[in-house]
Amino acid sequence: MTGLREEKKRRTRQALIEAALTLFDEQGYDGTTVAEISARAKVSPATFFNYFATKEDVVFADQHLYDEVVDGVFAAAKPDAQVAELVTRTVHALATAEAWSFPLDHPLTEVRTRLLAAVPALRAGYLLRNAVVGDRWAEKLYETCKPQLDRVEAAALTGAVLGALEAALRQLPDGSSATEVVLATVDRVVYGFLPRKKG
Amino acid sequence: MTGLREEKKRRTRQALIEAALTLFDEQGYDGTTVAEISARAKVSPATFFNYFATKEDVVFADQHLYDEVVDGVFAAAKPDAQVAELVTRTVHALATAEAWSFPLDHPLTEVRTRLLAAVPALRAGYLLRNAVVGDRWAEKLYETCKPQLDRVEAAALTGAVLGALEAALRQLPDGSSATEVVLATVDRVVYGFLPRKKG
DNA sequence: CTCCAATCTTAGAGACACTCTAAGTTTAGA
DNA sequence: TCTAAACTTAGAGTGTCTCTAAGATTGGAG
Repeated sequence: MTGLREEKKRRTRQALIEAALTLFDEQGYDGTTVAEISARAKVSPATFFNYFATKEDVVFADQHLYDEVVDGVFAAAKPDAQVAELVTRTVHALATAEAWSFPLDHPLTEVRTRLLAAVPALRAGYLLRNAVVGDRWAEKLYETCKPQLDRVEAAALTGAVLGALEAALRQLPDGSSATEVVLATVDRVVYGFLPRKKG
Repeated sequence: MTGLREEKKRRTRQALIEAALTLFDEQGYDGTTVAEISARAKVSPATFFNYFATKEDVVFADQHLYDEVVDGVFAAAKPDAQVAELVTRTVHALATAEAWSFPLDHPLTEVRTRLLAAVPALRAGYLLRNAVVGDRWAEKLYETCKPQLDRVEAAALTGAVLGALEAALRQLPDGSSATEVVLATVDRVVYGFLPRKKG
Protein backbone atom coordinates (compact mmCIF):
# COMPACT_ATOMS: atom_id res chain seq x y z
CA MET A 1 0.00 0.00 0.00
CA THR A 2 1.59 3.24 1.16
CA GLY A 3 4.75 1.77 -0.10
CA LEU A 4 8.41 2.30 0.01
CA ARG A 5 7.87 4.51 -3.03
CA GLU A 6 5.90 7.17 -1.25
CA GLU A 7 8.32 7.23 1.61
CA LYS A 8 11.29 7.64 -0.66
CA LYS A 9 9.64 10.52 -2.46
CA ARG A 10 8.82 12.20 0.80
CA ARG A 11 12.41 11.97 1.89
CA THR A 12 13.77 13.30 -1.40
CA ARG A 13 11.43 16.22 -1.22
CA GLN A 14 12.40 16.98 2.33
CA ALA A 15 16.07 16.67 1.46
CA LEU A 16 15.65 19.19 -1.36
CA ILE A 17 13.90 21.69 0.90
CA GLU A 18 16.54 21.36 3.60
CA ALA A 19 19.39 21.60 1.12
CA ALA A 20 17.86 24.66 -0.51
CA LEU A 21 17.16 26.59 2.68
CA THR A 22 20.53 25.76 4.16
CA LEU A 23 22.33 26.95 1.05
CA PHE A 24 20.14 30.05 0.72
CA ASP A 25 21.05 30.89 4.29
CA GLU A 26 24.76 30.38 3.73
CA GLN A 27 25.15 31.89 0.26
CA GLY A 28 22.04 33.91 -0.34
CA TYR A 29 19.15 33.07 -2.63
CA ASP A 30 20.59 34.47 -5.83
CA GLY A 31 24.00 33.08 -4.95
CA THR A 32 22.70 29.53 -4.92
CA THR A 33 22.08 27.49 -8.07
CA VAL A 34 19.65 24.66 -8.55
CA ALA A 35 22.67 22.53 -9.43
CA GLU A 36 24.12 23.14 -5.97
CA ILE A 37 20.84 22.36 -4.26
CA SER A 38 20.35 19.09 -6.07
CA ALA A 39 23.99 18.12 -5.58
CA ARG A 40 23.60 18.59 -1.84
CA ALA A 41 20.40 16.53 -1.87
CA LYS A 42 22.17 13.89 -3.96
CA VAL A 43 19.81 13.98 -6.93
CA SER A 44 20.14 15.36 -10.44
CA PRO A 45 19.04 18.90 -11.33
CA ALA A 46 16.28 17.38 -13.46
CA THR A 47 14.86 15.75 -10.37
CA PHE A 48 14.68 19.07 -8.58
CA PHE A 49 12.23 20.21 -11.23
CA ASN A 50 10.21 17.05 -10.79
CA TYR A 51 9.47 18.18 -7.26
CA PHE A 52 9.32 21.96 -7.66
CA ALA A 53 8.26 23.83 -10.76
CA THR A 54 10.63 26.70 -10.03
CA LYS A 55 13.55 27.46 -7.77
CA GLU A 56 11.27 29.85 -5.91
CA ASP A 57 8.70 27.14 -5.21
CA VAL A 58 10.98 25.27 -2.85
CA VAL A 59 10.55 28.13 -0.38
CA PHE A 60 6.76 27.86 -0.54
CA ALA A 61 6.71 24.10 -0.39
CA ASP A 62 3.36 23.55 1.32
CA GLN A 63 1.65 26.79 0.51
CA HIS A 64 -1.07 25.00 -1.46
CA LEU A 65 -2.42 23.62 1.79
CA TYR A 66 -3.69 27.05 2.74
CA ASP A 67 -6.47 26.62 0.20
CA GLU A 68 -7.61 23.54 2.04
CA VAL A 69 -7.48 25.37 5.34
CA VAL A 70 -9.80 28.07 4.00
CA ASP A 71 -12.12 25.48 2.49
CA GLY A 72 -12.20 23.64 5.80
CA VAL A 73 -13.29 26.69 7.74
CA PHE A 74 -16.17 27.41 5.39
CA ALA A 75 -17.20 23.79 5.09
CA ALA A 76 -17.62 23.73 8.85
CA ALA A 77 -19.40 27.08 9.02
CA LYS A 78 -23.06 27.29 9.95
CA PRO A 79 -25.26 28.82 7.26
CA ASP A 80 -26.14 31.79 9.48
CA ALA A 81 -22.54 32.52 10.42
CA GLN A 82 -21.54 36.13 10.97
CA VAL A 83 -18.82 37.84 8.95
CA ALA A 84 -16.66 38.82 11.90
CA GLU A 85 -16.66 35.32 13.28
CA LEU A 86 -15.75 33.77 9.94
CA VAL A 87 -12.92 36.20 9.41
CA THR A 88 -11.49 35.58 12.85
CA ARG A 89 -11.87 31.84 12.45
CA THR A 90 -10.10 31.84 9.08
CA VAL A 91 -7.21 33.93 10.34
CA HIS A 92 -6.87 31.66 13.32
CA ALA A 93 -6.95 28.57 11.14
CA LEU A 94 -4.35 29.97 8.75
CA ALA A 95 -2.10 31.10 11.57
CA THR A 96 -2.19 27.84 13.48
CA ALA A 97 -2.14 25.56 10.46
CA GLU A 98 1.21 27.06 9.53
CA ALA A 99 1.29 24.50 6.76
CA TRP A 100 4.98 24.08 6.59
CA SER A 101 7.40 21.21 6.30
CA PHE A 102 9.09 21.93 9.60
CA PRO A 103 7.91 22.39 13.14
CA LEU A 104 7.66 26.00 14.25
CA ASP A 105 10.77 25.82 16.39
CA HIS A 106 12.90 24.29 13.64
CA PRO A 107 15.86 26.52 12.76
CA LEU A 108 14.99 26.46 9.06
CA THR A 109 11.59 27.99 9.80
CA GLU A 110 13.38 31.10 10.96
CA VAL A 111 15.64 31.02 7.91
CA ARG A 112 12.58 30.92 5.71
CA THR A 113 10.97 33.86 7.47
CA ARG A 114 14.15 35.85 7.12
CA LEU A 115 14.39 35.03 3.42
CA LEU A 116 10.80 36.04 2.76
CA ALA A 117 11.45 39.44 4.28
CA ALA A 118 14.86 40.02 2.76
CA VAL A 119 14.73 38.76 -0.83
CA PRO A 120 12.41 40.88 -2.99
CA ALA A 121 11.66 38.06 -5.42
CA LEU A 122 10.56 35.88 -2.52
CA ARG A 123 8.53 38.61 -0.92
CA ALA A 124 6.78 39.03 -4.25
CA GLY A 125 6.07 35.31 -4.40
CA TYR A 126 4.73 35.41 -0.89
CA LEU A 127 2.48 38.37 -1.64
CA LEU A 128 1.16 36.68 -4.76
CA ARG A 129 0.31 33.46 -2.96
CA ASN A 130 -1.28 35.50 -0.20
CA ALA A 131 -3.38 37.38 -2.71
CA VAL A 132 -4.50 34.18 -4.40
CA VAL A 133 -5.59 32.72 -1.07
CA GLY A 134 -7.37 36.02 -0.49
CA ASP A 135 -9.29 35.65 -3.75
CA ARG A 136 -10.53 32.25 -2.71
CA TRP A 137 -11.32 33.41 0.80
CA ALA A 138 -13.30 36.38 -0.53
CA GLU A 139 -15.34 34.15 -2.81
CA LYS A 140 -16.23 31.78 0.04
CA LEU A 141 -17.02 34.63 2.37
CA TYR A 142 -19.32 36.21 -0.17
CA GLU A 143 -21.13 32.94 -0.89
CA THR A 144 -21.61 32.24 2.79
CA CYS A 145 -22.65 35.75 3.85
CA LYS A 146 -24.42 37.05 0.75
CA PRO A 147 -26.96 39.22 2.48
CA GLN A 148 -24.33 40.82 4.70
CA LEU A 149 -21.86 41.93 2.02
CA ASP A 150 -21.43 42.21 -1.72
CA ARG A 151 -18.60 40.81 -3.78
CA VAL A 152 -16.51 43.97 -3.72
CA GLU A 153 -16.83 44.37 0.03
CA ALA A 154 -15.86 40.76 0.61
CA ALA A 155 -12.77 41.17 -1.55
CA ALA A 156 -11.85 44.42 0.15
CA LEU A 157 -12.22 42.86 3.58
CA THR A 158 -10.06 39.82 2.90
CA GLY A 159 -7.52 41.91 1.03
CA ALA A 160 -7.38 44.35 3.92
CA VAL A 161 -6.89 41.63 6.51
CA LEU A 162 -4.11 39.91 4.59
CA GLY A 163 -2.45 43.18 3.63
CA ALA A 164 -2.57 44.46 7.18
CA LEU A 165 -1.15 41.24 8.60
CA GLU A 166 1.72 41.11 6.15
CA ALA A 167 2.67 44.71 6.86
CA ALA A 168 2.18 44.51 10.62
CA LEU A 169 4.14 41.29 11.08
CA ARG A 170 6.97 42.82 9.10
CA GLN A 171 7.22 45.57 11.68
CA LEU A 172 6.96 43.21 14.61
CA PRO A 173 9.49 44.30 17.24
CA ASP A 174 11.68 41.49 18.53
CA GLY A 175 10.24 39.79 21.54
CA SER A 176 6.67 40.91 21.09
CA SER A 177 3.87 38.43 20.66
CA ALA A 178 2.90 37.64 17.10
CA THR A 179 -0.41 36.23 18.28
CA GLU A 180 -1.36 39.45 20.00
CA VAL A 181 -0.45 41.55 16.99
CA VAL A 182 -2.49 39.29 14.73
CA LEU A 183 -5.56 39.51 16.93
CA ALA A 184 -5.30 43.26 17.39
CA THR A 185 -4.76 43.82 13.67
CA VAL A 186 -7.75 41.75 12.60
CA ASP A 187 -9.87 43.58 15.13
CA ARG A 188 -8.76 46.94 13.78
CA VAL A 189 -9.46 45.99 10.19
CA VAL A 190 -12.91 44.62 10.91
CA TYR A 191 -14.05 47.30 13.33
CA GLY A 192 -11.93 50.20 12.18
CA PHE A 193 -8.59 51.78 12.93
CA LEU A 194 -10.26 54.98 14.10
CA PRO A 195 -13.56 55.73 15.81
CA ARG A 196 -16.16 56.95 13.37
CA LYS A 197 -17.11 60.54 13.86
CA LYS A 198 -20.66 61.18 14.85
CA GLY A 199 -23.06 62.82 12.44
CA MET B 1 20.36 72.65 -22.71
CA THR B 2 17.90 69.81 -22.40
CA GLY B 3 19.59 68.54 -25.48
CA LEU B 4 18.82 66.36 -28.38
CA ARG B 5 20.34 63.58 -26.35
CA GLU B 6 17.71 63.57 -23.62
CA GLU B 7 14.95 63.73 -26.17
CA LYS B 8 16.31 60.78 -28.08
CA LYS B 9 16.54 58.71 -24.93
CA ARG B 10 13.00 59.59 -24.02
CA ARG B 11 11.78 58.45 -27.40
CA THR B 12 13.71 55.20 -27.29
CA ARG B 13 12.30 54.45 -23.87
CA GLN B 14 8.78 55.20 -25.01
CA ALA B 15 9.26 53.09 -28.12
CA LEU B 16 10.36 50.15 -25.99
CA ILE B 17 7.33 50.44 -23.71
CA GLU B 18 4.94 50.66 -26.64
CA ALA B 19 6.59 47.79 -28.47
CA ALA B 20 6.52 45.63 -25.35
CA LEU B 21 2.90 46.25 -24.43
CA THR B 22 1.71 45.82 -27.99
CA LEU B 23 3.49 42.51 -28.34
CA PHE B 24 2.39 41.31 -24.90
CA ASP B 25 -1.15 42.05 -25.95
CA GLU B 26 -0.82 40.21 -29.24
CA GLN B 27 1.26 37.21 -28.16
CA GLY B 28 1.04 37.12 -24.39
CA TYR B 29 3.73 38.04 -21.90
CA ASP B 30 5.55 34.71 -21.82
CA GLY B 31 5.13 34.38 -25.56
CA THR B 32 7.13 37.53 -26.22
CA THR B 33 10.93 37.67 -26.08
CA VAL B 34 13.09 40.66 -25.32
CA ALA B 35 14.63 40.14 -28.75
CA GLU B 36 11.22 40.70 -30.36
CA ILE B 37 10.56 43.80 -28.27
CA SER B 38 13.87 45.42 -29.11
CA ALA B 39 13.57 44.46 -32.77
CA ARG B 40 10.20 46.23 -32.95
CA ALA B 41 11.68 49.27 -31.22
CA LYS B 42 14.63 49.12 -33.61
CA VAL B 43 17.34 48.79 -31.00
CA SER B 44 19.51 45.90 -29.91
CA PRO B 45 18.53 43.56 -27.07
CA ALA B 46 21.45 44.97 -25.07
CA THR B 47 19.87 48.41 -25.27
CA PHE B 48 16.62 47.09 -23.83
CA PHE B 49 18.51 46.23 -20.67
CA ASN B 50 20.06 49.68 -20.60
CA TYR B 51 16.57 51.06 -20.11
CA PHE B 52 14.93 48.33 -18.05
CA ALA B 53 16.67 46.01 -15.62
CA THR B 54 14.28 43.16 -16.37
CA LYS B 55 11.64 42.25 -18.93
CA GLU B 56 9.09 42.71 -16.16
CA ASP B 57 10.20 46.26 -15.45
CA VAL B 58 8.93 47.57 -18.75
CA VAL B 59 5.39 47.04 -17.47
CA PHE B 60 6.08 49.11 -14.36
CA ALA B 61 7.93 51.83 -16.18
CA ASP B 62 7.11 54.81 -13.97
CA GLN B 63 6.27 53.05 -10.77
CA HIS B 64 9.15 54.72 -8.95
CA LEU B 65 7.27 58.00 -9.14
CA TYR B 66 4.81 56.73 -6.56
CA ASP B 67 7.46 57.24 -3.92
CA GLU B 68 7.64 60.89 -4.84
CA VAL B 69 3.88 61.19 -4.70
CA VAL B 70 3.86 59.85 -1.14
CA ASP B 71 6.71 62.12 -0.15
CA GLY B 72 4.88 65.07 -1.65
CA VAL B 73 1.77 64.48 0.40
CA PHE B 74 3.68 64.32 3.66
CA ALA B 75 5.93 67.24 2.81
CA ALA B 76 2.83 69.35 2.38
CA ALA B 77 1.12 68.02 5.52
CA LYS B 78 0.62 70.23 8.53
CA PRO B 79 2.33 69.00 11.70
CA ASP B 80 -1.00 68.49 13.45
CA ALA B 81 -2.56 66.55 10.58
CA GLN B 82 -5.00 63.80 11.41
CA VAL B 83 -4.48 60.16 10.36
CA ALA B 84 -7.72 59.85 8.45
CA GLU B 85 -7.06 62.97 6.45
CA LEU B 86 -3.52 61.92 5.55
CA VAL B 87 -4.64 58.48 4.45
CA THR B 88 -7.37 59.87 2.26
CA ARG B 89 -5.05 62.47 0.82
CA THR B 90 -2.39 59.89 -0.02
CA VAL B 91 -4.85 57.55 -1.69
CA HIS B 92 -6.24 60.43 -3.67
CA ALA B 93 -2.77 61.55 -4.71
CA LEU B 94 -1.76 58.04 -5.75
CA ALA B 95 -4.97 57.46 -7.66
CA THR B 96 -4.88 60.72 -9.57
CA ALA B 97 -1.12 60.80 -10.13
CA GLU B 98 -1.46 57.56 -12.03
CA ALA B 99 2.21 57.96 -12.80
CA TRP B 100 2.19 56.22 -16.12
CA SER B 101 3.70 56.82 -19.51
CA PHE B 102 0.35 57.09 -21.25
CA PRO B 103 -2.75 59.16 -20.66
CA LEU B 104 -5.53 57.32 -18.90
CA ASP B 105 -7.59 56.91 -22.05
CA HIS B 106 -4.70 55.50 -24.08
CA PRO B 107 -5.46 51.97 -25.31
CA LEU B 108 -2.20 50.63 -23.89
CA THR B 109 -3.25 51.69 -20.40
CA GLU B 110 -6.06 49.19 -20.62
CA VAL B 111 -3.69 46.56 -21.98
CA ARG B 112 -1.43 47.11 -19.01
CA THR B 113 -4.29 46.76 -16.53
CA ARG B 114 -5.38 43.56 -18.19
CA LEU B 115 -1.86 42.16 -18.08
CA LEU B 116 -1.44 42.97 -14.40
CA ALA B 117 -4.57 41.03 -13.57
CA ALA B 118 -3.96 38.11 -15.89
CA VAL B 119 -0.26 37.27 -15.69
CA PRO B 120 0.71 35.92 -12.25
CA ALA B 121 4.31 37.06 -12.54
CA LEU B 122 3.13 40.59 -13.26
CA ARG B 123 0.56 40.55 -10.50
CA ALA B 124 3.36 39.50 -8.15
CA GLY B 125 5.51 42.38 -9.36
CA TYR B 126 2.63 44.75 -8.87
CA LEU B 127 1.96 43.50 -5.35
CA LEU B 128 5.62 43.82 -4.45
CA ARG B 129 5.87 47.40 -5.68
CA ASN B 130 2.63 48.17 -3.87
CA ALA B 131 4.01 46.72 -0.67
CA VAL B 132 7.22 48.69 -0.96
CA VAL B 133 5.28 51.91 -1.42
CA GLY B 134 3.25 50.82 1.61
CA ASP B 135 6.41 50.47 3.70
CA ARG B 136 7.43 54.02 2.87
CA TRP B 137 3.94 55.33 3.42
CA ALA B 138 3.73 53.65 6.82
CA GLU B 139 7.03 55.14 7.89
CA LYS B 140 5.97 58.66 6.91
CA LEU B 141 2.58 58.24 8.53
CA TYR B 142 4.17 57.09 11.75
CA GLU B 143 6.67 59.94 11.81
CA THR B 144 3.96 62.50 11.17
CA CYS B 145 1.34 61.11 13.56
CA LYS B 146 3.49 59.61 16.31
CA PRO B 147 1.16 60.27 19.20
CA GLN B 148 -1.83 58.87 17.33
CA LEU B 149 -0.40 55.49 16.29
CA ASP B 150 2.58 53.25 16.80
CA ARG B 151 4.75 51.72 14.12
CA VAL B 152 2.83 48.45 13.91
CA GLU B 153 -0.51 50.21 13.65
CA ALA B 154 0.76 52.50 10.93
CA ALA B 155 2.05 49.54 8.92
CA ALA B 156 -1.19 47.63 9.44
CA LEU B 157 -3.24 50.60 8.29
CA THR B 158 -1.32 51.27 5.10
CA GLY B 159 -1.08 47.56 4.34
CA ALA B 160 -4.81 47.21 4.87
CA VAL B 161 -5.65 50.14 2.60
CA LEU B 162 -3.42 48.94 -0.24
CA GLY B 163 -4.49 45.31 0.16
CA ALA B 164 -8.15 46.25 0.20
CA LEU B 165 -7.83 48.45 -2.86
CA GLU B 166 -6.00 45.83 -4.88
CA ALA B 167 -8.57 43.18 -4.05
CA ALA B 168 -11.59 45.45 -4.48
CA LEU B 169 -10.52 46.89 -7.81
CA ARG B 170 -9.94 43.37 -9.07
CA GLN B 171 -13.61 42.60 -8.44
CA LEU B 172 -14.81 45.83 -9.96
CA PRO B 173 -17.88 45.07 -12.07
CA ASP B 174 -17.75 46.52 -15.57
CA GLY B 175 -19.26 49.94 -15.77
CA SER B 176 -19.08 50.78 -12.10
CA SER B 177 -17.13 53.76 -10.88
CA ALA B 178 -13.59 53.06 -9.74
CA THR B 179 -13.51 56.34 -7.86
CA GLU B 180 -16.54 55.44 -5.79
CA VAL B 181 -15.18 52.02 -4.96
CA VAL B 182 -11.86 53.53 -3.90
CA LEU B 183 -13.51 56.06 -1.61
CA ALA B 184 -15.89 53.54 -0.08
CA THR B 185 -13.09 51.04 0.46
CA VAL B 186 -10.78 53.50 2.19
CA ASP B 187 -13.64 54.58 4.40
CA ARG B 188 -14.37 50.99 5.37
CA VAL B 189 -10.75 50.23 6.21
CA VAL B 190 -10.28 53.36 8.32
CA TYR B 191 -13.61 53.26 10.14
CA GLY B 192 -14.37 49.56 9.99
CA PHE B 193 -16.20 47.10 7.80
CA LEU B 194 -18.66 46.32 10.57
CA PRO B 195 -20.15 48.37 13.39
CA ARG B 196 -18.44 47.65 16.67
CA LYS B 197 -20.62 45.86 19.14
CA LYS B 198 -21.47 47.75 22.26
CA GLY B 199 -20.01 46.74 25.60
C1' DC C 1 34.96 73.74 -37.84
C1' DT C 2 37.60 70.29 -35.43
C1' DC C 3 38.76 67.50 -32.08
C1' DC C 4 38.23 65.56 -27.36
C1' DA C 5 35.67 63.43 -23.82
C1' DA C 6 31.66 61.69 -22.12
C1' DT C 7 27.77 59.09 -23.13
C1' DC C 8 25.15 55.74 -25.52
C1' DT C 9 24.78 51.57 -28.25
C1' DT C 10 26.17 47.29 -29.55
C1' DA C 11 28.19 42.52 -30.38
C1' DG C 12 29.64 38.58 -28.19
C1' DA C 13 30.53 35.38 -24.62
C1' DG C 14 28.67 33.18 -20.84
C1' DA C 15 25.85 31.82 -16.40
C1' DC C 16 21.70 30.03 -15.01
C1' DA C 17 16.61 28.92 -14.83
C1' DC C 18 13.66 26.15 -17.03
C1' DT C 19 11.62 22.80 -20.82
C1' DC C 20 11.42 18.69 -23.42
C1' DT C 21 12.55 14.21 -25.11
C1' DA C 22 14.25 9.85 -24.86
C1' DA C 23 16.42 6.43 -22.34
C1' DG C 24 17.54 3.99 -18.13
C1' DT C 25 16.17 2.42 -13.38
C1' DT C 26 13.21 1.08 -9.69
C1' DT C 27 9.03 -0.52 -7.70
C1' DA C 28 4.16 -2.61 -7.34
C1' DG C 29 1.47 -6.18 -8.27
C1' DA C 30 0.07 -10.30 -11.01
C1' DT D 1 9.63 -13.70 -11.97
C1' DC D 2 7.78 -10.88 -15.16
C1' DT D 3 5.41 -6.72 -16.74
C1' DA D 4 3.65 -2.14 -16.55
C1' DA D 5 3.80 1.94 -14.36
C1' DA D 6 6.33 5.41 -11.96
C1' DC D 7 10.55 7.70 -11.12
C1' DT D 8 15.17 9.46 -12.32
C1' DT D 9 18.34 11.04 -15.38
C1' DA D 10 21.38 12.89 -19.32
C1' DG D 11 21.47 15.97 -22.89
C1' DA D 12 20.11 19.43 -25.96
C1' DG D 13 17.99 23.75 -26.38
C1' DT D 14 15.51 28.45 -25.31
C1' DG D 15 15.36 32.76 -23.07
C1' DT D 16 16.64 36.13 -19.40
C1' DC D 17 20.18 38.64 -17.70
C1' DT D 18 25.30 40.04 -16.85
C1' DC D 19 29.65 41.67 -18.21
C1' DT D 20 33.29 43.37 -21.07
C1' DA D 21 35.20 45.64 -24.67
C1' DA D 22 34.67 48.00 -28.81
C1' DG D 23 32.15 51.21 -31.95
C1' DA D 24 29.07 55.27 -32.69
C1' DT D 25 27.04 59.72 -31.38
C1' DT D 26 26.79 64.05 -29.15
C1' DG D 27 28.10 68.38 -26.38
C1' DG D 28 31.53 71.52 -25.58
C1' DA D 29 36.42 73.68 -26.00
C1' DG D 30 39.78 75.46 -28.68
